[in-house]
Amino acid sequence: MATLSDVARRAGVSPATASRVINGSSKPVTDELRERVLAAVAELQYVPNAHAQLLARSHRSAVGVIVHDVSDPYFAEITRGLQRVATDQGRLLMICNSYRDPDRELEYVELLRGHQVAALILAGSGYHDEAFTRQLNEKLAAYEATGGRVAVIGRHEHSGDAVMPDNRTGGYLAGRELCGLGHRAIGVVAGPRILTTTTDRLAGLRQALTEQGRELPERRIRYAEFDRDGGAEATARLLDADPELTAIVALNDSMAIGALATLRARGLAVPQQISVLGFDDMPIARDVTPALTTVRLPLVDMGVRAMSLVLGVEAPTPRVEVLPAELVRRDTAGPVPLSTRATAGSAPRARRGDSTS
Amino acid sequence: MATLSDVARRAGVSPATASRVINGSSKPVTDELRERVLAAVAELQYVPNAHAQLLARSHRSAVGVIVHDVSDPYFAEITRGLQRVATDQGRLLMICNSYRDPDRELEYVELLRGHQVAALILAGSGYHDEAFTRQLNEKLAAYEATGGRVAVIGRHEHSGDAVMPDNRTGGYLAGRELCGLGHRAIGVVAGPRILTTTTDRLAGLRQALTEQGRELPERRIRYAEFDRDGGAEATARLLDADPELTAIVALNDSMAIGALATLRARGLAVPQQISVLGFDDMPIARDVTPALTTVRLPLVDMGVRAMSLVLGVEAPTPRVEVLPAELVRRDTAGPVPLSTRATAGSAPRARRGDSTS
DNA sequence: TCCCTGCGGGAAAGGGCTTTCTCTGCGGTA
DNA sequence: TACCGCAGAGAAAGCCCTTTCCCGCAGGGA
Repeated sequence: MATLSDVARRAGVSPATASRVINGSSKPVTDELRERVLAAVAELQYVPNAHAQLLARSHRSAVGVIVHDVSDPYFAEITRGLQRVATDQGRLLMICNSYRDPDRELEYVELLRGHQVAALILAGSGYHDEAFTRQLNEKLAAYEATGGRVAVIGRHEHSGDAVMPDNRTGGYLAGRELCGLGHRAIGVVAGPRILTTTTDRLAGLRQALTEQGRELPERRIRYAEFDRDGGAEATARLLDADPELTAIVALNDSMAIGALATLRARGLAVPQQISVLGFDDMPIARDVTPALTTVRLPLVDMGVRAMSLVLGVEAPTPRVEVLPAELVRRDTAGPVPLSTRATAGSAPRARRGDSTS
Repeated sequence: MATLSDVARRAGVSPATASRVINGSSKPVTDELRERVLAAVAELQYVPNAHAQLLARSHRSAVGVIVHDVSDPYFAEITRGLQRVATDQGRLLMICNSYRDPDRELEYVELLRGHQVAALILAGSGYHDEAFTRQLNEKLAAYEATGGRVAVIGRHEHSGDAVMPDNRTGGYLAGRELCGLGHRAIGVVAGPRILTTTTDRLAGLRQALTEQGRELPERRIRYAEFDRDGGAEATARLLDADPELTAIVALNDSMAIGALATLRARGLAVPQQISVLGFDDMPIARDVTPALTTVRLPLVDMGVRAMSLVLGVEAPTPRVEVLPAELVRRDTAGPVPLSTRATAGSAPRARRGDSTS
């Protein structure tokens, strides 16, 4: 690879001058020398060594991002938001997939720190795991101590800047909707129980049911991977254990799609025989048939805000932005089937007021 | 940020020794010194500066990847394959999204070269744009001249190693299937015409129709963005111009999903009134309703092979691996409707032999 | 006893770039 | 004419590591 001194030699100037021309430094350089340098660059196909540059320059410009999996639409949307702001400010993003492995998350924090990123964004649910949380916070604190900026998306544990989707209210909205439609036998297809996102959404859901004098026993919850296959499998287990279910809440849309697949395979009509609710409102939700009723989270906006937080001025106290969840009614949730109502021995409640927001 | 000399000073050793301990060098170091260094590392929360390391070390280990968009399932799958091999070999991947912007692709080649990647993989359709192709090849040649390895996925233009999905045969299979089902009025929802993927798939499709004595006039093709909304919109235009269509071939699955949305909105039953064929077989294809009949491409395998090519031994002559397309019959393609057959005034042909492969 | 060998450790030379500092030569002022 | 100031270029000092080279020392063989 050609180096800067190759260019300088070829142009008959010093490396200092060559550098100034190439970087458009503020120091003036004669047009003639400038021409010569530019010509040499072109001839040698010179590209500056980014590592040498980063080493020599003082200021750090890239931003590190740790997500569970960019190809998961949930994170793809968040990342879109992150990118938008980063690109506007001419920042490069380094994105790492942890695949929900806490150890890998820890490693990536180190890795990104080693790469001298100016800021770090952790997106995706935290874990109910004290040892891990402590370790992570130590690492983040060490990073912040050296001037690094940190923001998290959807994690309670970190004490600094955060963007929080209102998962609990989202769960609540889902529960209220289903109650309003008269459902009593509600099953839940949940993500891994170690994730705070799972427990938050579950808590909101449970609260809504409790308020309506219903309950959510553990036997009506199945935990599985937060993806399509996890949803399909959990739904199957749920149905096997409790064929009387009239509604299923999936704790994210991928799982909901898996749930729909299982229901279709078993010949259960949605929403006539059984209702399904998703969570997140990822783009595909409107394109499945029937279109998915779900709880929308402003995913892109979450990314935008987190990046703005981290690239903006530092605040004296941590800022926490809570973004609202919103119920999106489509076609997978309907009133509880008549036959079941009879069986259940109670009339369905009247539909409660609009639960949008 | 703590540096290696900070660690060395604290441990009372030379930077050389500290480096050896930290990197597990082959040179032996007394246990006592090792302990001291490790302790200092922990106390200072030391993380080596990756840029300094890359500068000091000679060998390059990261691999650069340029795709259109990782969050597009097509590329997500390919990337999964790339990652699998890279991770096995302890390589880091730098993934860049060009969003189908040729200039951005050119920039990213420079960027990745500047980051000293050991190899470069370009995935995604090439462009019918000679000026761009020449520029790109020049840049790649310059990179290869300095020892960089290059492989492309799905691009004809590059003269080196390549993994090529058999788009043309895929198009052919789609056409043959539809002919076999008796369709004559076939519309095409195509991606941007500047993409070679579009024209390749179209060419195969056209060949199949021609062989069956049918044709594919330009008026039955609509070009749009290669995504869901593009597919929805192109389908609408197609239907407006030609309401007699009995089948639609979408040139990728995202577009097919958009097509299904438009058809649903217009109350056209799939496949009873109109058939739909997709392309790629991305994971969601089996989860839409009706499940999408499509042409499968071995996406993950494409990634695996490209990465293997680029990390394996250099071949004296360019290697081109062509990966077969395969028809996957699901529920969106059916026989041409009876009423239309009558209108068309000709009996449907007998279904031709199995076209799988 | 002397020399050679080998081991553990440090000094120092890069690696490619940026940037400060220094130097030269010119135009302008007193 | 002498001096000052400044523009434009180069020299050189880092930035933070890795790794080669070298040195001192202890142990073993002759």
